[in-house]
Amino acid sequence: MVEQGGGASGAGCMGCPLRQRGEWCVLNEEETRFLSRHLKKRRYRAGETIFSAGEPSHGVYCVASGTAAIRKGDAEGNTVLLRLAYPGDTLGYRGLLLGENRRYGAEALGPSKICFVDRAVVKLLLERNPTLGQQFLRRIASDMDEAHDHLVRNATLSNRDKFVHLLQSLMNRHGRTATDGSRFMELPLSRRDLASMIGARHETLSRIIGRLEEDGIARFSGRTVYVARSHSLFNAIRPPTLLD
Amino acid sequence: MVEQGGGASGAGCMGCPLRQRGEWCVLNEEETRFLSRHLKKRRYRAGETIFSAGEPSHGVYCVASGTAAIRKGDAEGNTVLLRLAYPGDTLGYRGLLLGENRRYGAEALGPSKICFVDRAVVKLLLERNPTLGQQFLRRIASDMDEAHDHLVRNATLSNRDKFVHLLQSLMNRHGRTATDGSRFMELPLSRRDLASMIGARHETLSRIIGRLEEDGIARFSGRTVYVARSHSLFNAIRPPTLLD
DNA sequence: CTCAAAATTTGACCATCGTCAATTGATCCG
DNA sequence: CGGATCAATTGACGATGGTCAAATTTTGAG
Repeated sequence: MVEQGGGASGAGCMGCPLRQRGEWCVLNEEETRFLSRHLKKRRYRAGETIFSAGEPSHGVYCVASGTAAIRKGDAEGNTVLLRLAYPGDTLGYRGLLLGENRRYGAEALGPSKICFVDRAVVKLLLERNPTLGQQFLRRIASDMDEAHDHLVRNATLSNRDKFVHLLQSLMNRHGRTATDGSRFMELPLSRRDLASMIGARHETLSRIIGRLEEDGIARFSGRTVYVARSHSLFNAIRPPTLLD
Repeated sequence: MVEQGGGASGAGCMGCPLRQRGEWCVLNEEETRFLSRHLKKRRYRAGETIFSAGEPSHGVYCVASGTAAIRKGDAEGNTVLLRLAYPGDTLGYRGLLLGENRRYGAEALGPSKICFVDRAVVKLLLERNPTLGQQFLRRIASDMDEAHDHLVRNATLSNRDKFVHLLQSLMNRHGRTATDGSRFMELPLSRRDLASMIGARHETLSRIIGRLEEDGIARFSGRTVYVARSHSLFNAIRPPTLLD
């Protein structure tokens, strides 16, 4: 199951999306080869756990293909889906930096390939190439921004508007354009998970979806979502008390 | 208004709380002197703005004394108080790292002394002492954890429980113990700001406060809060549907 | 393909929250 | 001191969201 470096493409990290998008893009050819030799690439099936909250952090994970979900729970056993990770994203750097156990879990949402980089390898590369550290800094800083935006949205928007916003960002990632110019996508998440992302119960989300269909904002069929025009999702954020 | 290094204590950064608590604690004596010479210390009055969203990031700010509030708004003009900063905390590193304009504003909540460190100075120190970079990494990672915990709480708790949690953390910072063992504190925030921290309207917060008083959880008088025992706040998180 | 388990939807009902509006209380200048 | 302004509280009411329960659909194992 575990491949050493090579990967299915046969070119190791050289052909990996991480090479372009992730923080590793600052590595030179030699360093990339080193990374290539020492990472462990592994296939995950849908729903498979990548790592779990509470366990020690031995390294970081990089999404090569597929989608991963970051889950975090509180003391009462409630669980929340914090965010999704896509190819090029690096997971689990926090535990590594702080030397703490993982505070959240990650799982593959669909068939995915994910690389594991041992902390020793990260450390070596960080020493050889200080730019890598800067990349990580930038990455975390940008994650912070995202988290803060998330906090503000959660504090100010209604569940409906939060869901519309979630649909927008999912559409950006997963959306395709049909021949008639309308947009559609295959949702990577169950309703329960969608609900947990906006901090609502799944029953509430069902009703929100119903209302969106009534209002002609979007059409839902299983995990497929259709939107008339991508704009209509934007407009949907302020639909009430506009026409009276 | 602006002092160079020396500061009121006359010992520069040597006697500054940042020396113990902040990320700057890894600097040696020479580096600290350098920092001391090149930072600008400034007094702020209650309510004064430290920096505002949208303006360019020229450096970082360090709280030497007092309390600062981090405010962030969304497109609709809603404003949220994200968190408070205390002596030893460093503000505004994100804009610096990403080279972006400030995404949030900071203001002094009471009379405060806050030091400004120009980006050039930070850069120099980072080059001289790589440990400083690691400190910043740890700091951001820890801020991320806090933000994620915040997100989970907001998604799972009721406004009442969020407020109780907020009171707990404020009590940890601002609380004093009376002779009879009870705890009390002077709230550093207006009701409006307290409400914005839990994502509720101030009218709702008024009613939550009323309920907490009815239930004997806490007593509010202006900005002073009394709690019977510090435990009772903890117990308050799950008060309903326990006795029936 | 079939059946059981899980996910989703729907209904009924109640608690909470937001909004509007009016009142009271506090603060700040002049 | 007085008046103006802002903060905080309270009431009324409608909208939203949570809970419990049942019905329906989808999914997955065999």
